[in-house]
Amino acid sequence: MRVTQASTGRKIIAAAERRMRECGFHGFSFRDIAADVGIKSASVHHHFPTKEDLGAAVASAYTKRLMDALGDPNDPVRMPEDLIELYVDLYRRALQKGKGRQTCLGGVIACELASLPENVARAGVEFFESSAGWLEAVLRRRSPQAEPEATRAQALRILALLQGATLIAKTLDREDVFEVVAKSALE
Amino acid sequence: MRVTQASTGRKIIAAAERRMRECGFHGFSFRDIAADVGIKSASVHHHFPTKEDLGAAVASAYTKRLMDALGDPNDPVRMPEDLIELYVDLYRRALQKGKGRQTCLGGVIACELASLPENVARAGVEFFESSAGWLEAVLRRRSPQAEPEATRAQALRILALLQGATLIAKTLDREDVFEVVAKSALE
DNA sequence: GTCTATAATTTGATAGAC
DNA sequence: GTCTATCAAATTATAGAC
Repeated sequence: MRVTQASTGRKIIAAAERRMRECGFHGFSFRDIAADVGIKSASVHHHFPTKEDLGAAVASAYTKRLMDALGDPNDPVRMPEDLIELYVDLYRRALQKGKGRQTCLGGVIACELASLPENVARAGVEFFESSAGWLEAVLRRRSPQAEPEATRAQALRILALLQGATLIAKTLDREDVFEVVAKSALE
Repeated sequence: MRVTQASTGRKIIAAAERRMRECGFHGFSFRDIAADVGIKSASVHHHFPTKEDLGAAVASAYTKRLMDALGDPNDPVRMPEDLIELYVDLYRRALQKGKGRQTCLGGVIACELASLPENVARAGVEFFESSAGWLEAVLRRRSPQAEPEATRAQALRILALLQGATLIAKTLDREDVFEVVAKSALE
C-alpha cells in the first residue's frame, strides 16, 4: 500500500478545494482553512501569501489532477468509448466523494468570474480549455471522418451536460439526477 | 409605449441580480448596490433589512420572471416544439443581455450553496424545480406515450445542457459556445 | 514552520436626524 | 425614504518571537 505524503501545503490545498467547491471562492476564509488543517491562519499565509495564490494553486492542482487521471486521449490501447465513460465516471466519483455537496471547480470559477483575482479566473479558462480539448481528441478518434466543428460541438455538449448535471444534482440533493443526465452524454 | 415603474426597490433588485450573476452572492456588498442605484447603503437596508432578504428577493423575482415569460406549458395554442425553442431563447437572450458576463442565477446558487443563507438556498431549489417541471410538462405534451421517467430525464437533460453551456460560454468569453451546445437541446 | 499579536480595510447592520 | 455617523465583527495580510 502506497502512502501519499500529506505535507501541510497539500493539506491546505485539499481543504481549500473542498471549501471552494462547496461555498465558492468568497465563501471561505483563511481562518476556515486553518481550522480545517489544524493550524493558525498566519501559517496558511506562510504557504500561500495571498488568497489569489491559494485559489490559483487550488485550481491548477485541480486541473492537473483531472488531466492526469484522464491520461493521453490518443492512447491506442484505450478505446474512445471507454475514455468517454472514464470522463463521465470522474465527474460521478467527484460528486459521490463530496457527498453531493461539491460542484466542479470550473463551474464555481465561472459563477464568480467577475469578482475573482486574475490568476484564479485564468485558471478557470485553462480548466475548460483542457477539458474540451481532451474530449475533442477522444471524439476525433471515434469519428475521424466527422467535420471538426461537429467534433468540437460534441465535446462542448458533453462538458456542458456534466457541468449542468452536477449543479442540479447538488442543489436538489439528488445524485440520481446526475445519473439520469449523464447517461445521455454517452449517446 | 408602456413605461414600467422603476421604484427604488426594483432598482435595488435589478442591481443585485446583475452583481450576483456576475460575481456571486458573496461577491458584492450593500455599498456596491447603493453605488449602482445612486443611494447610500443604509437606504438599501431600509428596503431589504438583511442580505438574506435581498438575496431571496432577487432569486424569487428571477424565478417569477422566468416562469411568467414561459407561460402555461399546456397552452394548446402553442406547439411544444415552439415552447422548447422559447425556453432556449430565454437563456440565449439572458446571456446576450448580460454581454456574456452573467450566468443563470440557479447556477450561482448551486455553486455557493453551503455558504448561502437558508432562504437564498431554498430559492435556488425552487428555481430548478420550477424549471424542470415546466420542461417536463412541455415534453409530456410532445410525447404523451413516453415513459414518465424518460420525460423527466429529457427535461433534466435540457436544463443541464443550458446551465453548462452558459457557464462555459461565460468563462471562455465565447457566446458561440452557447449556440453550438444549445442546438443539441432541440434534438 | 508555527505561533501571538495586530494592522488596515471591508462588511453587514443600526441609531437617529431630516 | 434618504441621509450621516457609527458599531461590531470578520477579513486579508504583516511583523516578529520561538
